[in-house]
Amino acid sequence: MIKVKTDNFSLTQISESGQCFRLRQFENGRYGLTAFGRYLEAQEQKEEICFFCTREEFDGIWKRYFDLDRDYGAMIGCVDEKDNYLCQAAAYGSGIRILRQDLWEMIISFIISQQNNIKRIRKCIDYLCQKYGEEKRTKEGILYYAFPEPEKLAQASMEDLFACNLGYRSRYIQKTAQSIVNGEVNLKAVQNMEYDEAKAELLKLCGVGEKVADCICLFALHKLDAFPRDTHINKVLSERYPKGFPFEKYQGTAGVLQQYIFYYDLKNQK
DNA sequence: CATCAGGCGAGAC
DNA sequence: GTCTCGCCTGAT
Repeated sequence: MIKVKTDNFSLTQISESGQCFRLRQFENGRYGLTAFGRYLEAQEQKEEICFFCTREEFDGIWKRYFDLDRDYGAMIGCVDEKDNYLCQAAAYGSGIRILRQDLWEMIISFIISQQNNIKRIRKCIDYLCQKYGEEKRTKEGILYYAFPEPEKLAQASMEDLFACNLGYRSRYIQKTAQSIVNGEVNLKAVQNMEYDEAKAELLKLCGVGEKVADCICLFALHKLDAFPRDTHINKVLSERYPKGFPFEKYQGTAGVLQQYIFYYDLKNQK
């Protein structure tokens, strides 16, 4: 077990912010997470977080996954103090971090996310993992499922994908999986690209448009300049920033601010 | 019962 | 290039 003192870290907020669909809270308050074929449990305490894993696993995987070396307080501190709304949003969601998640998993997850709500997105991904992902167990015997490989989804029939309640996204998922398997888009190459180049490459995939491509760039490739524009963000931008959002002030952090705005709006809507 | 949820592709122009 | 329209499904 690893205990870490962390400022600006809230599993609750990370989970609710809807960037990761495989982090969930149990009734006892603990969190369970599946990522990169592994399973991790964690628990929030007063001023620290407990990660139930070895030091090697923490240093080798989860520290990077949760972006623990970055100073989010400093980014919040850079928000223009005259921008009342943004200050409030950043303070409200100050425990959110931009995770470094698996590229392939984010592609499929955010294709599923379109015209969909977080609850159902989770359900769809769970179905996919149970049906097409490798069944695994921790050494304590906890059962979990890895995210399905591209080959598995490329071979899936349309009928079976529809059975996962993916709806019209079934076709997008099948086509995208096939594009990866047949080499039309090379994910290893995308991993090493700059933001603009990576985004252009992702846009070749069926079911990936502007918004989904930016989500993938932000949550998998960690391009903090990516600023996904969804219905929430567009609403806020037109209401609060009619003359345009001041991107020039926030180079290298805009994506983080997007998450604060999204989360603030999501939790305080109506 | 209508409307909406972190959009997108296809077709028209 | 820009615009419109239809789309699976479950929740409210």
